[in-house]
This record gives sequence, structure tokens and C-alpha cells, in this order.
Amino acid sequence: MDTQSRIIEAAESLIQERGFNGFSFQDIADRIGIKKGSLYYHFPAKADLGRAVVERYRQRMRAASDLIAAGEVPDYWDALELYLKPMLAFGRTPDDACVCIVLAGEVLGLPEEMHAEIAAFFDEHQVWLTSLLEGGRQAGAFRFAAAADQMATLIFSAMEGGLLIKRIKGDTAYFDRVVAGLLALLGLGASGR
Amino acid sequence: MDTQSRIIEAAESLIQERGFNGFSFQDIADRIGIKKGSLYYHFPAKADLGRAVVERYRQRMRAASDLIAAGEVPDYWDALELYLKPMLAFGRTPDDACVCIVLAGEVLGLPEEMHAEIAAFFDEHQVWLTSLLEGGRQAGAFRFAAAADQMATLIFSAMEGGLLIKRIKGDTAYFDRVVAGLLALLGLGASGR
DNA sequence: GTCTATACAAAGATAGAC
DNA sequence: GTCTATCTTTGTATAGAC
Repeated sequence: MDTQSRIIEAAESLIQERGFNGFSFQDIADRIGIKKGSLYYHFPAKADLGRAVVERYRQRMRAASDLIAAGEVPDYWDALELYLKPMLAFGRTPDDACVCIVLAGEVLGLPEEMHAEIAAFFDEHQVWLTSLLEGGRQAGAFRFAAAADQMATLIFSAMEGGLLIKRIKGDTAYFDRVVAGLLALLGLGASGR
Repeated sequence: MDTQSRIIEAAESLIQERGFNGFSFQDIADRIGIKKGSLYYHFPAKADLGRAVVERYRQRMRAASDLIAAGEVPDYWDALELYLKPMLAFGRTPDDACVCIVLAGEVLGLPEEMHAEIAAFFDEHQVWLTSLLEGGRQAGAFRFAAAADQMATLIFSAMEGGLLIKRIKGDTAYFDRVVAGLLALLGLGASGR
């Protein structure tokens, strides 16, 4: 892999572990075996690297929605499952969490350049999940009592919060309970799956 | 107020805004109008201050549960309302969030001394909310489909996650939707209130 | 593209005067 | 208890050689 990508990758995992202000260029240099000074050839400032990390992460987390939006996954249940896959995968390890929710904690300590990227992540997932849920309900695949946008907000918030909490406990069972609670309440389980 | 408390208070709001690695003793000195060196008389190291902040925060957030546990709030609905009050208050401002969920994001970048305090916060709320919900159900005040511990985990995670997300959007309506979704799904609204 | 060297500021922390 | 002064290390960043 090219150096730029390796830098972004190392930065992503450092952010996820310690937050944006919890690592330095030196840490990255150590992890990928390059000298600190060389990093500035690829990213003129730490803020630029931060922005690149979120951009890449955002794009990666959008992969499922793109497939689904393109009509490649006609079944609503398959679509929901595919969409939630990456988050559920984080939940299955003791130490992983969503990069954007970690960064959200530090808001005012972050360079301005990163704010919009992070906010956009939450916005697009909010919009997208809402329309998946609404579509699924109209198609008769999902059944739930509240408004679709409330539903989407609830699901997403619970997963994001759950990831942070399970991690500090080092206990994947915590996140499992979030998911189980969600499934039970959504009445999703009632509709055939 | 005494200097120690003013230091802890300033640190708490700085942590909440920027995370633990996003502020320095200099920032605190500036906020409360004292010299940086003087802070070390009260807290020998930043880690000690961090620990003190979480301890105080934890105690404050336990106030409602203590009252309720002491039998001072006989009605389950009143108890739930009182218990959730501080979190809901965070939700009503654009910039507030729970100190512990902010810190949870930085885990590996935090001094060891803080880990146990933070984990304890989440543990005690998990245990306590579970028993409140279970008690309320048995008393016929609450009605919900899932297990009480799943319910508690879901409610708490959703609020914690929701606070971080509403803050980065600067949009209190986001958190309102979390709460609305929770109420709708819990079927809590169905039982008389 | 990567390295070494270096500038410069800030952070964490200590010592000693008042 | 608070101040000034100082030390040390780290972090961000730049310059110039290879």
C-alpha cells in the first residue's frame, strides 16, 4: 500500500483509540516505520490528516448505502442487515468504536476543518436510515409504532453510544444488549425474521 | 467557593467541551484567574484532577438514584422522571454532553487512574436503571416487551450517543427525537402518562 | 519521497520566595 | 495558598541534504 494510505490508516486507528488530541505525528511515524519529518510531505498539518481520515471513513461507511440506493439489494431486510454490518462488527470486538462518535466528544478541541466532515457523517446516516425504514414500512417489511425519523435517530444514537460504553467496559455483551433491546422494541422480529 | 472546587468545575467544563487531552493547566489558570503553578498545590498531576472531576460528576449524577433508593419517591413514574432529569437537561442545550461519554471516547489516551472511575459510572447506572424498570414493571407502572436489562442498556446508550450527536449538529431537535423514539417504543406512554 | 537537523511553542511539573 | 522562575519533554512544523 502507498505511504499516504498507510498514514491515514494509522491515524484512523490512533484516533479511534485515543481521540484526535491523544496522538502525535511521532506516534504515526513509529507505527508505520517512517520518520516524523517525512509525514509533512503527505500532510502539511495535523488538521489536514484529521480531515482525510474522516473523509475516508465516511466514504467507507457509505458503501452499503450506495449499493442499496443503486437498487442492488431489493429486500428491505437484507438492506438493513447490510447497512448495519459495519457497526455490528465494531460491536463484536472489545476495543473498536466509530471514529466519528469518538471525535464528536472532542468537538471544541478539534480544528475547524474537521467539524463539517463529522457533522456530515451523522447527517447522511440520519437521512439515509430514515428513508430505508420508511420505505421498508410502506413495503410491509417493517412494522413499528413511532415516526421513521425518530426510529432512525434512536437506532443510530443507541449504537453509537453503545459502542463507546461497551468499549470502556471491555465487554461485548453490553453492545449485544443494545442490539437485542432494539430488535425487541422495534417489533422488527415480529414481521417474519 | 473554594479554589479546589473552582478548579474542578473549570476542568469539568473543559473536559466536556474538548476532552481530557484538549485542555491544559494553563487553560484552567486562565479561566479561574490563578497562575498555572498554583494549580499544582491542589492537584499534583493532571491525572489527579481528572480523577477528581469524574468522582464529583459521578456523585452528582447519583443524587436522584440515592433519593429514590431511600424510598423518598414512591411513584415509579416520578422516579424515572427525576432520574432522567440531568440527562434531559443536557439535551436541552446545544453544547452540553455527559462528561463520562466524552471521556469514554478517549479511553486509551487517558491516565489509568481514570479508567475505573469512568467504568464505574456506566456500571452503576446500568444496574440502577435496570432495577428501576424491573420494579416499575412488577408494580404495573411500566409496560415493555424486552428484558429490563436490555431496556436499561438501550435507554442509556441512546441518550449518551444522542447527546454527542446533537451537540456536533448543534441541534437540540436531534436529541428530542431520541427521547420521542424511546417513549414511543417503550410503550411507556401507553400506561397512563 | 524520505532523511536529518532544527526552530519554536506549549505542556507537565518542580523549587523556592512571599 | 499563591506567585515567579525554571526545567524537561513533547508536539507541531520547516529547511535543506540525499
